[in-house]
Amino acid sequence: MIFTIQLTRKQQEIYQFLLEHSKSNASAPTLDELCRVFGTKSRGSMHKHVQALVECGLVEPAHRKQRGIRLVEQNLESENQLQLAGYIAAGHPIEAIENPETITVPDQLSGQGKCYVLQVKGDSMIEDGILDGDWVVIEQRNTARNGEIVVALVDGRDATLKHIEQRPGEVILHPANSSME
Amino acid sequence: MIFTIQLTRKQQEIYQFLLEHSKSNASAPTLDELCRVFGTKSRGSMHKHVQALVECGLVEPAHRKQRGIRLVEQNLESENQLQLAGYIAAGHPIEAIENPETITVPDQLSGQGKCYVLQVKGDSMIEDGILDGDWVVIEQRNTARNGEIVVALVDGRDATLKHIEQRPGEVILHPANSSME
DNA sequence: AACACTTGTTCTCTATTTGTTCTTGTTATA
DNA sequence: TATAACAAGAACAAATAGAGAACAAGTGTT
Repeated sequence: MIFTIQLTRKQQEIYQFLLEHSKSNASAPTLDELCRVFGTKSRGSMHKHVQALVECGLVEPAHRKQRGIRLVEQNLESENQLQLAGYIAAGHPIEAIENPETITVPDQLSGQGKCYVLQVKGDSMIEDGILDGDWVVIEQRNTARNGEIVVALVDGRDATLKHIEQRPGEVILHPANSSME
Repeated sequence: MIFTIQLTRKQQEIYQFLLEHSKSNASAPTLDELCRVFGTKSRGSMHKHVQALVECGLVEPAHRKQRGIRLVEQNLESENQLQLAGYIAAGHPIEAIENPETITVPDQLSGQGKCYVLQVKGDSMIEDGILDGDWVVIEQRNTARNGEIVVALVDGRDATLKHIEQRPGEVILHPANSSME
């Protein structure tokens, strides 16, 4: 875990506990419950620690609301951690992964827009150096230049990596045998 | 690791420990904890050692902050920030780069030992999906299994990526025309 | 609505831990 | 002998943690 702002040891412990707690429990713990867990007798002291987490942006401020200790949604993807979104194979729809892992990719590979990672199944792009099992970084864009490799969705279902060739009025995908708009 | 400033033995030991510690622990150790680890009884003595590391730029100065022994950025690179060490092309020596950049690679790609990154020039390995301009992650090892791709140094100078085939008494590199011990 | 109860908030006061700066002494080495 | 590395410990300052009181706001019960 990477803390941009430095937490004290106690604050880290509490934050860790909150992370674990949120997985198994629906509602957040009260300050008294936190005190019981950590063996502290003073509610005020515990409040000060939680408040520090709020100021670090790790916990949402819960004004007066009871059981209001809510964790902030972390998007670690912001740097260059990309989601391994699924598998792509020639002629098959993109197969999404139930529990997306994240993969750290070189800075040089993350493009301007939103990126995600697909794992290639099959050897349909072997002549371009894309082998079975390779990870491909996909950048979400609305336009493509001729010769670029794009994720081609045929009938919105079947997906492959194709070279794109745009001519006036039509789009040709190589080495595929179909066209799309 | 290259120390521009000479560290004493004790300082190196402490630095090594800090490196290991940072991998497994979220927060830095206190001076007292360091004392316990190294069997020292005086906090002041330990402080002087850590201070020496700060002056070498290996540890960030942590003014008064408790648990403030934070390693300097370069240590984070040891995880999966690899050095882009140079270029490799069939039949040419490895071309080292004057100012090595670092590249963040997926965790899955960093092996056990020391790894570094070379950029491929030429198409000599195109049949294995390694194209011109590709980055290859090299793991430094003493042994290789048959079929693995290794960096082959011929006469200690020319370097290429080859498949290795080990037979009793000799080593055959494909698709090269040379052998090495 | 009235009430008791829980929970979050704010405050002051105190204790403990930790980093820092000293001085002093010991040991090894050139 | 002179120097450097290292250790020990005292003394201090700041950071951190805890206790407890008092209050305010929510929650539930009757």
